[in-house]
Amino acid sequence: MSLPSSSLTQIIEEYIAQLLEENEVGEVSLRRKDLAERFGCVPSQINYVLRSRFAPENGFLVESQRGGHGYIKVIQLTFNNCDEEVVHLADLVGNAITEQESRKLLVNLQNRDVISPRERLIIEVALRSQEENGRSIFDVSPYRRDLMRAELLKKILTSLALG
Amino acid sequence: MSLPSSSLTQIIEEYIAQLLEENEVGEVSLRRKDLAERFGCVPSQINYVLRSRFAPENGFLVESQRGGHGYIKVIQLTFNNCDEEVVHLADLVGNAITEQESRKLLVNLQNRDVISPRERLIIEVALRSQEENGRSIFDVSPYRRDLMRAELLKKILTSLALG
DNA sequence: ATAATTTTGGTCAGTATAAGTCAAGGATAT
DNA sequence: ATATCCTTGACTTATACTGACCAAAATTAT
Repeated sequence: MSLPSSSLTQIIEEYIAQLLEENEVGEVSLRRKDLAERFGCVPSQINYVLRSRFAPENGFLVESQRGGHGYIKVIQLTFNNCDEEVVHLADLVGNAITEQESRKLLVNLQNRDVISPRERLIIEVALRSQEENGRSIFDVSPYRRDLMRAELLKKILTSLALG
Repeated sequence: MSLPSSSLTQIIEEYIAQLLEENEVGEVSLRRKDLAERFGCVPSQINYVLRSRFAPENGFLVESQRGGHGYIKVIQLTFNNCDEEVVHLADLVGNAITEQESRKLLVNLQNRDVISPRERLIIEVALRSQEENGRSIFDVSPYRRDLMRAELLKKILTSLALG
């Protein structure tokens, strides 16, 4: 209902997004200090924008270097074989998913060449690591572990879907 | 707004990299003084480039000799077994690793085609997810988060090596 | 032969620059 | 009201580059 609120963060986000569009390559290099000056804010505001808007979960990679000739590079990954199918699958994951179900899902995705064997391996290791930590270090209940597994899986799948 | 200018270091790096490409052997001999003259800098700048860009963790070896007819030889390591290298890199991760360090490592691995952009993205999502959970749900101390990050990263890299 | 000299490269500490982190407080939405 | 999102600034860390001084290998002089 409310009119589009334009926070600084949003404005900077749109600016960077536009730069990305203009650059054919899908990546753009920035100077944190210059950006901050342009938008009249402290430099760390830029970090906030990057962390909250150009996160890997959203299909972006950020590289940077400090010191002399420092820079921040924002890369938008685009995958040609990315389908809305993947988004659908993220829906399939739902709120909670068991280890068994997730494994079945990943096998399925690999069989349909949506993800590569290596990618599946990485995902399984990540899920399993979270499961182990939740179980033996943080004493998370089984159901809550299913919730967390769903969260992580969705993050990964949507990151691959965006582009 | 000025775009990041490329540093002297980067220019010299590219020059050496090109020499390496031209030489089929994967190695090239240089004169420190000549290089410094060519790029209008002090000789020790060359050492800086070698240390920061052609280090062993980047897959290079550097040999040199002082005195008359002295030289600097840059050798590009070629792993006949790419997996072997990934194991080596798991060692590089060490016991603890910061978010910054891990990102740098992943950029490096991708640049060297050890992992693909998609694989890097998945790994970053997984690391970030663990970080977030550790910080805001389980109240894990910063150092312990560095330990956990190293654990997860090593698990993933070694799984890729053994896969 | 040996010592002096010359020709290379190495190291380190200092300076300047630029990005990252964190926590506290303010603004906004629910 | 409260939870989430946004914004700020003090403090920390990383990188680039220079110059003064050090070390080693070859050449030349004695």
